[in-house]
Amino acid sequence: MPELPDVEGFREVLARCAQGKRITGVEVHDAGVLHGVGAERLRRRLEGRRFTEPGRHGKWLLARTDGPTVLMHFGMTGQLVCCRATDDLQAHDRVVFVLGRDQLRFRDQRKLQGIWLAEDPDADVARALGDQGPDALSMDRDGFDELLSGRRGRVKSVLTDQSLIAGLGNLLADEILWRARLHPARQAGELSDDERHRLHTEMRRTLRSSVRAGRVPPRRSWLTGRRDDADPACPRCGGPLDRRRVGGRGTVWCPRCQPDTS
DNA sequence: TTCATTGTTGTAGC
DNA sequence: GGCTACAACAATGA
Repeated sequence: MPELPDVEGFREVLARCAQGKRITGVEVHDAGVLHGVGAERLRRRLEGRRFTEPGRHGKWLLARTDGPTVLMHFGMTGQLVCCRATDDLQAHDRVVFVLGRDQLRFRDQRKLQGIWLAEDPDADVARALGDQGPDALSMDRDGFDELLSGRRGRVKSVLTDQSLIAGLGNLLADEILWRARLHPARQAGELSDDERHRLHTEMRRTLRSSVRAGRVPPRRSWLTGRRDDADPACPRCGGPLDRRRVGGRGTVWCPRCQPDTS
């Protein structure tokens, strides 16, 4: 499920596969992923353009061209893949950007999000991303303190609220809280200076490792590597992990390492 | 058939 | 109005 590290990986795929290349065709195999733009207009606006350096904000990918910018959000199951024109079309290849012999494919099983066209690469992008908080990778300690202080909501809800901080999803939030030894239902504003500092440090560490791996790595030494086990055990203390809904989301934590002090 | 999955959106309530 | 919590929705598989 694409979170910041996955989308950063897709950005690299685009940079490697498509940057500098001319768009010779746009094949829309399922217009259901298009938002606010039809297949015909998407094609007309993009054909003949070249992809330039791609950007990312939170979970959004900015596929820039020397004309409009294509905004992509991958929902739960989306991905961006680099193919040869001769590669078989997959069942869930919804939109194909043809670049001569190469192709950039927006592949998505469940069409929960999709593709937007920002005709004006400044104003339209700013409008589309206007409700997004700062990118999680750019959040420094002061900004993080400000984010959490005075908030009554649960710390997990704050971490996954894209309008407050952009890029963290369910898996990352659980992983970061586990590493920082903080219970996900703690009130954000009641964390001590030390706890906030730990959370910020672990957020950066977890993000860095995950970006390197292209995803939140499901290693056995990470919480993520255990959460699908039948009787998951904490990689750190070996105790049984707890699993319950927090803020409406499936949440996994270690009751021993992450005591609920609220 | 129902539930669970995730991120987003709309809304109710404080 | 700002903030918080929660239900609903998208599509699909178990």
